[in-house]
Parts: sequence; structure tokens; C-alpha cells
Amino acid sequence: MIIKQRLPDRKSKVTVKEVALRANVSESTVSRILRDKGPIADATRDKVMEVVRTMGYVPNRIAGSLASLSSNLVGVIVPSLSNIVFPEVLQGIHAGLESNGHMQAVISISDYDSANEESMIRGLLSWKPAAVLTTGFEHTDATRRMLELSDVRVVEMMEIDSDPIDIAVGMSHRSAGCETGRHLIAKGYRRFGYVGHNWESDHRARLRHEGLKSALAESGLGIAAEAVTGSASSVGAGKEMTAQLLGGDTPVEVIVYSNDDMAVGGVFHCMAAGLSIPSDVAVFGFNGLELGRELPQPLSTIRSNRFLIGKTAIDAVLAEPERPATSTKIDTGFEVFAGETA
Amino acid sequence: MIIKQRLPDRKSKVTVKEVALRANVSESTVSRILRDKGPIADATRDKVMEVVRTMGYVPNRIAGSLASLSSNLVGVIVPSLSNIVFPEVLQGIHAGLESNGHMQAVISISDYDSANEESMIRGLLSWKPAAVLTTGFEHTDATRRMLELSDVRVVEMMEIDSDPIDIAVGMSHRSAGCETGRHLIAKGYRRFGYVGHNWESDHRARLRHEGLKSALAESGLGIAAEAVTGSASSVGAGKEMTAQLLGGDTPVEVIVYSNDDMAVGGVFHCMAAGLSIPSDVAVFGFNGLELGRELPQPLSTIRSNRFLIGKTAIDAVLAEPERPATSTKIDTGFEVFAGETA
DNA sequence: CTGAAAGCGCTTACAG
DNA sequence: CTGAAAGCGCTTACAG
Repeated sequence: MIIKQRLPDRKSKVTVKEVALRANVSESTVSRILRDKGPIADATRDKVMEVVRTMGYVPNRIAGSLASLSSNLVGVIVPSLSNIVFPEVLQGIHAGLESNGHMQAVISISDYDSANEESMIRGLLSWKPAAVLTTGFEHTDATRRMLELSDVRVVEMMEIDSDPIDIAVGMSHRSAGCETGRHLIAKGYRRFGYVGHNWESDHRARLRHEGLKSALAESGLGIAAEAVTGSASSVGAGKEMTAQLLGGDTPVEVIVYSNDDMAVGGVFHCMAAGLSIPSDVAVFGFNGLELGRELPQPLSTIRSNRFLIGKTAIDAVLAEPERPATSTKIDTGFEVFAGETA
Repeated sequence: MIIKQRLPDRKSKVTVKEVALRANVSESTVSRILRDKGPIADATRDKVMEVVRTMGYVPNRIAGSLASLSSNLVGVIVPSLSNIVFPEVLQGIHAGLESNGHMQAVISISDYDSANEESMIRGLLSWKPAAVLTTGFEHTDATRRMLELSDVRVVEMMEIDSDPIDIAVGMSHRSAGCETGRHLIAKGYRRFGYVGHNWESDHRARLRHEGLKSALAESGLGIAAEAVTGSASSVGAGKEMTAQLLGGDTPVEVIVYSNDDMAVGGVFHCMAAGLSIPSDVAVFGFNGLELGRELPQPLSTIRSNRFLIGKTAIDAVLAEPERPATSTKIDTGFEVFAGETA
């Protein structure tokens, strides 16, 4: 259904030139006052600001950026927004941007596709952003070259298991996988199952899986049964894959999930199937989402610090706007949350 | 922990001028070729494109936008990213942007504060965006004036219960509230409870509440008991408020929640308290999130079309880049999802 | 403390 | 089909 209705008319734009004319000063003076730069007589400032206000002048940042060869834009690329993890990173970025100045985030979604990432970064760079924040280390060669040759600051967010172009902010997913294994072994579990999602796209889930395997191997153990979906992680996929794993003929004591969404699906499956957690089967996730904490039994998991990653990324580039000659890794850490499901 | 390491050196930028010089043509010709505009000899095009490639030329869109007095930026303002609803709207916007051309979204988060919205819109407009998409109808007077006077297209997303500045895309939250009431009355419920979150900020939740009340009034009914938190909606808040409502001395047969997150909290509370749904108490949400669908008993709720709202918003402004003299409302609708919890 | 001038890197009529 | 010139709206040395 579409409804139409009359609107009021609009008028034209005001430029520094108009303001300068009306205030009887030069354009440079207006510019200086607006950017709070250089010494200005109070009387002049008052007069100009008065004119600015009455004319409703809004500076054109496009012209400003071209003249100053810099912009207040920060390019951000995340692989997805359906996984709540990335909105949380964006919130951290937003918080960091706010506390600083008048930076604006330009956000693109790559859909876990590095060819998309390449064209998005190309588009972003054409805006001469102050910095580019992207996700992970999996880029095309062309992307890597563009970023290396540009002189914007670059942050690769989420993981620190490889060498960064400029700065990496995140945690070691391999270590998180290891810690998961060690923690569960210490709790006495020996028969491990794994339920995962598509890691062609989610490289970090694979790192955690590798870490888990190596921790188990340290104790002469392995993963007894696995169920991995080809699709993205979701509560629904977690339910389905859990049903599949438990329906197989290899009994397991504990299931490690590729993340909390999948694990919550596992919990829901168990509820519906009348299985007790953790006595019939224990459940362990990854991320430490609010949802898991609020389940009737709090989900056992590892807390990653998504908000902190975004915040730290911005803080790092704003602290030093020029790219230095050395790369940096910043570890935002993680911690085991014992919970009640494992 | 911070680790440092040497990086390779970088070099300087290439402009149209350089490209023109090397290709032995004028700057205008390079510009035309790059924008596929006007008639060009094949030989010239090939020569220029060759140079563009070997020099790794990336056009500066800031200069381009200033010269053409237009940009490929679309400003988007959402109140929050913690409520999954808004990331879903952003996904719709992103999908619409992609299918179109090379538009980029500049995203800001207002935290449900219209003073924030005002300064964000001011910042956005200074980039001469092709359009501004914001949320709801609650703006400051200054915001409304800026948007009315600018000639960008403006979409107010999510609701259509008021008059738009230019275009509104969304659903009637008042009607959704009504439908909820009628549906539950038809199912035989008579004693209603309501669990809500802070509607100082979430105006649409209030509209639904009003709609619900009016539907109940039609049948001579009312809301017997309410529990409303002062904080934002969340699963945790839903649990807590449900406990409070059910701990009171007014018995209810069904609880209507301000949204699915709150309702899922209600379901978790009932599970933990050993209450059967819907026989002991029925639960009804709003939004139709994936999470609710995957609960052991699918959540009864109303499906809003968040992705569609974002997609429709972009499609509408791209279809007609000039703001017309009449405003438009586009209803993306909603539907009752019966589920098993009410 | 203030102004005149050049210039940022493109695009856009206009002319040929 | 192509080029020379003006200009988009600012900022930035430079001079005074």
C-alpha cells in the first residue's frame, strides 16, 4: 500500500564565500574559525559565528577533505551482520569513534568473500579514509598490495595467529581451541564430539578446531565423532547437527561447538529430546554471548571480547595516525566461562 | 601483549594528470573513459586502460564528488546494533546497495537519542549523500528542518504510523498490537499480562502496547498485570520481568512481550521454574526472530520484515534520486506466526 | 590577527 | 571523437 502527500519547498546551499561576504571577512578567516585553528580576535569570531548560525551554514566536507587531502572517514569491512559477533565489534568501533572526534564509519559487508573484500577496499580507499579496519588475514593478493601501498592505517581484526599488514587486534583462536580441550580434559571428559559450521568461510572456527585437536592429542585423545554443516552457523544448524551427531553410533560425553549459536541449538535439541545436560551429554560453546548466559543452565563457553576488539582497533589507529615502519599485534585475550553445561 | 615487526616501504599516488600524460591524451578523455561517458575511439580507450592498469590508478572520489556535486554515499542511522533487528535492516540495505551500483553506506548509531541523531545527520549531510535513511519519526526540530531543506532523499524506516518527511518504509506497529490482541482473544485468552522494556526510547514498542490495549478494550478486556523494565530489551530483562510478573498476585493466562528477546527470556524463566507453556502460562512475542523459531516449542509471535524494510528503503530512493513534491508511505506488512507458546 | 592566491583532483560544458 | 578551460568549495602556506 502506498500513500502520497504534498511536501514543502526547499531552497539553495550556503558556502564559505557567502558567509565571508556577509561577515565582511575573508574566506580564510571563516575557515580558520570553523576549524578552531590559528589566533582569532574574539570580535571577529563572534561576528562570523553569528552569520554562520543565521545562514544555517553547513561546511562541505567533500571540499574540505579534498583541500586538506585527508578525510574523517574510517572504512570498516565485516564479513556478516547475521552473526551477532560483528555487530558487537561495530559497537566497539562506534564507541571508540565517538569518544574521539567527528570520525564517521563507512561500513561494508563482504559475505566472507575475499573478492568482495577487494572491491570494497578499492572503493573505500578512493575516499582517502583515515584508516581501514577489516576482518582476519584472508585477503586476495591485490587487496594486500593495495593496503600495503596506501598509507592509511590498516587493522586486521579478530585474530592474531598470522602476521598483520599493519596492526592486528584480536585473540589467538588456536589457543582458545587448546584451552577448551585442556579445560574439558581437566573436568574428566574423554569422549569428545564436535559440531561445526562451514569453515571454508569461517577460518577462525577452523583454527579453534585445530587447537582443540592438538590439546586432545597432548593427552592421547582425539575427536570421536564430528558433524559439520556446510552452511553458516545458526541455532537451527546447531540443533540439526546435534541430532545427527547423537543419532550416530559413536557415543560422546561432551560436544564442543564451533560457537555459541550452534551450542544453543545443541541445548535446544537436548531439551526437546529429553536429554539431561551435562550428565547425558555436556555442551561447550565459543564467544560468551548474552543468550548463552541466560539459558536455564548457563552455557559453558569461552568469552571472546568483541566490543573490546572494535574499541581497541579504533583507539590504536587514532593514537598514531601515521603508519609506522613496524607491524603490531594486540591480544585482547579470552577466558573460559565454566557455566553449567559442561 | 604487543608484538612489533618491520614493514615494507610505500610509494606515492597517481592522478588523472599522470595517466593522461603517459597515455598522450587529455585529462577529460581519461575522465570520460573511466566513467564510460560520451563516445570514445576504441584505440584510445585501450591505450588509456592499459596505462590505468599498469600505473595502478585509483580515482579519488572526493575530487570526483566535489566536481560533480554528488556522491555515492548513503547515510544510515540506526538506534542500536545490540537489538538484532537493526543489523537485519542493515543487511537489507546492503543487499539493495549491492544490486544497484557502487553506493557505499555510512552508518551511525544514535543510541535512541534524537540529539545524537541530529549531530549525526548534520555530519552526514556535509558529505552530500545521495540519500539519508534514518529510523522512526522522532526527530528534533532542527533535524527535521535540515532534512526538509536539504534536497537529499530521506527515508524514515520501521514505522508508518505518522507522516513522513519524504518516504516512510515499515509497518504499523499499532496494528500489530491490535492483531496480537485479537488473535489471542480468538484463541480464548482473557487474562492478559504484559512484559515490556524501556519505551522512552523504543517508541514503536509503545505503539504496539497501545494497539494491544485498544484491541482488548473492543472485547471489554484490559491488561491485568504489567512488568516493565527501565532498561533496554534483552533475554535477561525478559526473564527478570517475567519472574516479577508471575510472582505478583494477579494471575494471568497469557503474557504479551514487547519483543521476541523479552519473550525468549520469559520462556527461559518458565523452563527454569517448571511451568508448562502454554497451559500454565502462554507467551507471545514480536518480530519473528530465528531464535524464537528454534526454541523447543516455536515462539508464537508476529513476523516483521526487517530485511525487506532495509531493501525497500534503498530501492525506493534509488528508483527516483530526486525528491518529489509528495511524501510516500510504503507498508512492508507483518503476519501472525501461531507457534506453540500461545 | 587577517587576507590574497594557489591548489587539492576531479568533471563538465563548450568548442572544434 | 577529443581538448582547453573553468570551476566544484574548501584549506594552506605565505605575506603582512
